Amino acid sequence: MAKKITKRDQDYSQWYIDVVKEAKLADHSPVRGCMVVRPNGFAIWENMKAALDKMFKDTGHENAYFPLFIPKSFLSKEAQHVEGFAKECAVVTHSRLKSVDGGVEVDPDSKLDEELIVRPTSETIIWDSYKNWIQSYRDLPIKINQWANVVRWEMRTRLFLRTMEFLWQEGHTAHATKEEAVEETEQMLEVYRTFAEEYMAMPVITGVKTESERFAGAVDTYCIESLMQDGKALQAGTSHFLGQNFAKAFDVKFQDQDGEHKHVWATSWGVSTRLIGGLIMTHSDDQGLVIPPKLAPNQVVVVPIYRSDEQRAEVLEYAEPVIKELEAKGISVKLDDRDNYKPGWKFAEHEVQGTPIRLAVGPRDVENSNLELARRDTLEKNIVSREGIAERIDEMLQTIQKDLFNNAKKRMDDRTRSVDSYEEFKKEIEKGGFIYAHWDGSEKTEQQIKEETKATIRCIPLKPDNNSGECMVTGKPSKRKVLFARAY
RNA sequence: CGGGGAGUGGCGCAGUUCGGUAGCGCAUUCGCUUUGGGAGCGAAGGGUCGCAGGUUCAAAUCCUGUCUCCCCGACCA
Repeated sequence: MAKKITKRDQDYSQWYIDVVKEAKLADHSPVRGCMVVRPNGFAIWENMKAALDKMFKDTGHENAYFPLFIPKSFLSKEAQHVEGFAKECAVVTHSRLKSVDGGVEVDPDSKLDEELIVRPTSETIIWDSYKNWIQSYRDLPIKINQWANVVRWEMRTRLFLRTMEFLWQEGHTAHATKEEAVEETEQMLEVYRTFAEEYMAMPVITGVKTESERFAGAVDTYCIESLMQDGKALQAGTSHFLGQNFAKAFDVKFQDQDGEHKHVWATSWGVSTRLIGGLIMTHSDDQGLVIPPKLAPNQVVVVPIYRSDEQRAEVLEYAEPVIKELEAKGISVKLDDRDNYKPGWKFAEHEVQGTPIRLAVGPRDVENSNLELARRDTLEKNIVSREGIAERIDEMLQTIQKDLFNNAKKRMDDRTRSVDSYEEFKKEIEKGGFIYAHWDGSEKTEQQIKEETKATIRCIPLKPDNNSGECMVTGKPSKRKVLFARAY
């Protein structure tokens, strides 16, 4: 059973790679730092997309699409923004190849007048359009989202968690007032929190980033932070209040009701295929992938068991109305009637791929009006009655979804502590998990803590857990405790 | 980008020390028997050994360069 997967307590990194490989989520590509997302992985992404897209539409957003290439000059318009991304941009310099004895090489005559940057994010190209779309307060707000790929030239990559090219969505909004933009930023953070908790069954802490962790060009970066099984934190989504930085850089003004010309207020927010990495590291076990029912490509798999052709026909005939009943309840079911694999082999495969529920149907079940029902998350297996099977499974899917969240929540809570001294902090951070501690608010102290303990401030929580005190390092006054962890 | 490890049929590996013309397991194809936790037997197909140079009568093996992947570090979603 799942013998190819490294145990988590042996080597967590290797376990993660093994799960991605064995569950057929993604492959390494021949291109450094890039991945091939396989159908099993992409199906999860499609389910994530569908749920998020609906939440975006329900909050008044529209989808659009902007170019992959950004003129180099655009990127230099917002100083902080450039600085943040300059070191990780792919640059297109030429427009064609020419054949050279059997191979090809870059045609030096095709050098571009202005180089193009492969988007690391789209603020600049989008704001260039917004400039043309906005004249009056009546044109606001603009609330657009795009589903796209972006490229960031990373030194070190890991499947899903950090790849050079990744898929994401990026929302970009423009507003007449600061209040409205802040409200939008907070609303989208709340959308992300809801999605993480209700669909991914992944509990998160919401908060605001410190200056050093903030998005380049933002006034405030809000985030959702989650805790993986190995005690490391993962930033799972960000929502930025951009103030008037981009409006000023691109000179985007509108005439307000009072006749005045004013710069517009902006937000941007995004989540990426990194969420799949978070999903894996939140729920999966030594047997392989565990997927919460709401995101599972197939919620139920039906494995028929038989010896002869007659038995096969009999078993499939018995299974068919069961599948119909499940589908009628909106449950996604896959019938695994492949004849070239034995049931045991199929059990193992669906287990490693994380299908939430397995139904096995054999001659004994047909005879007794039963089914064998197995839960992926707990690995429990029971013989249950054919009667009321759809209701039972519907309930079980909801139970699994809830249990996965509760277990993850309990794990996070158990590994979240609060400390008062730096000595205690240094000791506790070694054990992993989230740690609340007082911090004086200075970048210097933050940097010192990072150098000495490898821990970073994940966020200043929106819900502080206690009152003012003294910075654990400098003893200077601190208004509230902030959240530390070692992070991915 | 620094340190360590690895690239050999689709996958996992042996062979490299000491050069001699490539092998094992799984998978695949065909046949028969099987099917309630990764089936058995028999037969068959499949590799210019990451890539490019070099040394040699002869290179998976030695030398040089280069690309990619994994782990650890610095940087980042």
